[in-house]
Amino acid sequence: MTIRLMLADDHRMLREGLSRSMSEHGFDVVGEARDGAEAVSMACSLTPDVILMDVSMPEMDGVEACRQVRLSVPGTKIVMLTMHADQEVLANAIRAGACGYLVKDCSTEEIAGAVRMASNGDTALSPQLAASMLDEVRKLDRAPTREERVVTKREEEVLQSIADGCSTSEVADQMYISQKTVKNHLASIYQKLDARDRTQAVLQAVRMGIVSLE
Amino acid sequence: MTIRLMLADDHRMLREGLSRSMSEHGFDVVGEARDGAEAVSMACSLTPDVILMDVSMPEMDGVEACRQVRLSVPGTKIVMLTMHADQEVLANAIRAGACGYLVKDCSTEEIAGAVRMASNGDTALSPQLAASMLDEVRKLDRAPTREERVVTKREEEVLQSIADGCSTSEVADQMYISQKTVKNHLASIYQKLDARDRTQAVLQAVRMGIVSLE
DNA sequence: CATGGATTGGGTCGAACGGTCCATATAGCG
DNA sequence: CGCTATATGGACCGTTCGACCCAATCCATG
Repeated sequence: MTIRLMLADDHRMLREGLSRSMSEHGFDVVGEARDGAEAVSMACSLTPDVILMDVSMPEMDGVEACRQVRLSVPGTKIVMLTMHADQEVLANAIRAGACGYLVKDCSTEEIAGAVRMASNGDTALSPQLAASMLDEVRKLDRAPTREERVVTKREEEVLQSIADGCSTSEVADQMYISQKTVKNHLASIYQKLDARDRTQAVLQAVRMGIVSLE
Repeated sequence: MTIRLMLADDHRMLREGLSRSMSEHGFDVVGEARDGAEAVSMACSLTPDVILMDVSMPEMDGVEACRQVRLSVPGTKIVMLTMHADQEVLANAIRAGACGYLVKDCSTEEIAGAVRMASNGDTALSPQLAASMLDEVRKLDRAPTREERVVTKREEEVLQSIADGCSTSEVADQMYISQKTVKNHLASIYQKLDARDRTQAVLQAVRMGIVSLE
């Protein structure tokens, strides 16, 4: 059974080129939309299997159009097309329910593969975007790697206990020290983390990866 | 210039099959290691451009071997091979410095492409793993996506203000309400979030994605 | 129209918090 | 041998916090 494909892009040349090459790849191109709003209404009446949707379009951008189509025609899978490998846009497209994300300079074979995968419920990503996502993962990992111990071991224990829900007296009991010592540690922490109360101190500690959120 | 490729896998059949098909794709297969430890020492002496490394190997697993090779031979790029699309292993491989991650049932063309990309410093991901990563993104997004508003809009504002470092009176000034109302909102929040003070409430709110950490 | 939630506000009171003084002891470092 | 950081503790005090009462308004839902 041939896959019923719909295109949504504001560039006529790109639409025609895509239409031709996708037809050659065995897809049934059932419709072409010129902007996001048209894409949504056309998707409702045509109920294609897959839509190839440009991110940037007049009237309504591709991400919002994707969201609306997903609500109106849940069975239709959407593969987003974009000019640049933008991590932020990618994340938004995923939130909007996109089943694939390709940069426009990829080959027609890649596009065809992504459409087939989308129709199977799988997800396809351009290598450029995969790399972009990996960079994000790496960045997120870099931060907590630093061994610059800003707070002492004992202060860290106090912070973690408070983050775990202990009051001053409970921290004291748990660490076998007096409440005063806990307060002293806290006062030291406030200076070091530029916090004025335990709430800010714990939040800052979480941001810095000093304590964990359970 | 041909790319000098090294293989590391504990299955002879897979090594020989890979070696043959990679040679046919124009790579120069300079070495084959049977376990992680051998891979590290062999990488040091051969300094290949790219290593195709299995994740699961005796002596030393591929992720650890990857880490060590990256330390000893920084110029060598590593593409990981795995049987299953495991998000956790993927994350560890990225941390270890892998430049690609493929599941073993992908085509030799894909492997060849990944090796070429790795040698260029790019990153390649199996579609299955891209999908796995996207699932993670979606999962992370799902939580805050729910419209089960546990705290009211106003309560959320109070929480965010406190997370931003405001005291009760500052929140009151900022929201143009009395301190008492702020306290009332907080009391309501404590019940809903099962917290006994603002520290716990804000932490819980962060966990639930209700407030952001700046 | 009644019910209930959301938002606003008040008062009281004991407990907790944060800051300021202070002291002691034990390391580690030049 | 001092100097500094860390860890421990005490006393005091003003501020803040959270719990427990209360009530008025608005608004949506039934």
